[in-house]
Amino acid sequence: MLQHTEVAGQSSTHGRGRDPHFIEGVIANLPLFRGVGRASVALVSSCARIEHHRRGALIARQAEMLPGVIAIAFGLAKLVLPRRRGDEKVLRFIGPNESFGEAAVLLGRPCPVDAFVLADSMLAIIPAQPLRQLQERDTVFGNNLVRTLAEGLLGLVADIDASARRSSAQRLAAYLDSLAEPHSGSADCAIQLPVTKTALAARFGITKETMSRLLRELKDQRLIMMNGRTITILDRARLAGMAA
Amino acid sequence: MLQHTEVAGQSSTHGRGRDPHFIEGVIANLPLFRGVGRASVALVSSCARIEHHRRGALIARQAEMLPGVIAIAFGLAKLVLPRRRGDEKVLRFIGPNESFGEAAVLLGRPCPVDAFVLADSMLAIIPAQPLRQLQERDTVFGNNLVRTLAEGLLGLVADIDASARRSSAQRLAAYLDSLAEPHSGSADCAIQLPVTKTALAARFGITKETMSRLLRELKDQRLIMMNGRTITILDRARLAGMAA
DNA sequence: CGGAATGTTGATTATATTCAACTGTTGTGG
DNA sequence: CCACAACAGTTGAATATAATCAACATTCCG
Repeated sequence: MLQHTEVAGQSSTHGRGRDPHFIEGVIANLPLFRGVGRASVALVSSCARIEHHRRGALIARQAEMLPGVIAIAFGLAKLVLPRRRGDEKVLRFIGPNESFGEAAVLLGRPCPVDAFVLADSMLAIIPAQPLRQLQERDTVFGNNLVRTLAEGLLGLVADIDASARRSSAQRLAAYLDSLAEPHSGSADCAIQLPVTKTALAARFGITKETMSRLLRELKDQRLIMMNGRTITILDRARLAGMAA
Repeated sequence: MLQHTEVAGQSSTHGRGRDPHFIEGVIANLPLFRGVGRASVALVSSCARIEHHRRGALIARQAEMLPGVIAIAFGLAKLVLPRRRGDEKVLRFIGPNESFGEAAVLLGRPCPVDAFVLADSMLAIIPAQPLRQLQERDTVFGNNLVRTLAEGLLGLVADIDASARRSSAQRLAAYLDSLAEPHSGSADCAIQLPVTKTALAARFGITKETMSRLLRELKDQRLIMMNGRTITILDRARLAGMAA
């Protein structure tokens, strides 16, 4: 992991950080605000702020209060739970136009996870108060909020289901197959892992050593080829088959 | 496990099953409807129905559509995820005045879990349509819905955190300590497990054999005494200590 | 280039599952 | 009320799975 122990202060709000139009654009793009009127978006945006963070920065700490819902304009973040020893379990990766913290912020509860930025990123911080207002006044936003929370819940259950039902080898095979999804053909295809193998391992709830061994297993069986973060799927049918 | 493979049909709606006042009473007691006006409760209740189920009955099946949000008037149910082999992981127990299925019902998604009744129970089935209506028209209900979903989400994260952070022995110790919570004194106290040890094991994500061994360990260390489902805590401080 | 971060590999160990046999408990129908 | 069957719990031995420890190789950036 990258070296950080303190929550990073917001770096200088350079560029268009204070441009209200810019913040509105970021916020209007969030699924939470899909279909929400410009006036509502403007109201929320006027309370929000932009932060830039360097790769590795800690942007939220478990058990501390969040300053608001955090949305990613660009970059990449991970939500992690600390484990015994020094390592961690990744709950979710958060990419552009995604957000997190809705549940904790709306309930006024402390953040249940640590959040790190995996690449230089721009975030929008949306405080609780205008969100609570909108929730009551704007039906569309209320719907979006319910949908976001419900999807989060079903997503977590699906995760738990996957790890209860399938071995880590099977989950890895299923994941690689899902990355190949866009390539509709059954021909060999090269895919790029979106994050480091170590981070992926943490996402599957295993160690980087175990992940390394599982990948080697697939390589030895001629199911994949590996070159750094690029993986070539050689036998997609058999890979999907072992995901069972 | 009890022997059932089909979703149980509703048993005869005997007693006060069709009494509208009765259904309203059940529904008004749910956290989801706390503070919601009588008119709204009556509207939803008029679409709801009551079902009685015998111990062991399957009341919802994974991947099938739910007929609505399911609330327990009395009795006890468990939400489970099937695992490899025949056994299962318990996500949650649902007691009187609790409900489940909000996320799947509101999103129109299939039920993510199997649900069984652990004791003879009375359920209320609340279909999606009036819930969606209320969500948009009734601010209090909307708030309750958001709160319920958000709490469910944080609860799941807390669960995942617990199993990532602590060994099953530690979780068990913490759980026993939490059952003793009401008895404020540090004196020995006898507590009753709310469900079978097998079901508790599944709740902790371990097998009944492992649970049995963990409890024996605690017994051998003179931390507890055991008599069926009654457990006497002999050294609460040390028990809490090992929960770390 | 140099140093941090990332990834690999082998040996060992921890933790819990699986399998199997057995005992105890409970609820039900005869 | 008893006998029986289904369920619940216990225990031991063998096994599976992945974590941990330690050392090293590789890649990525500044």
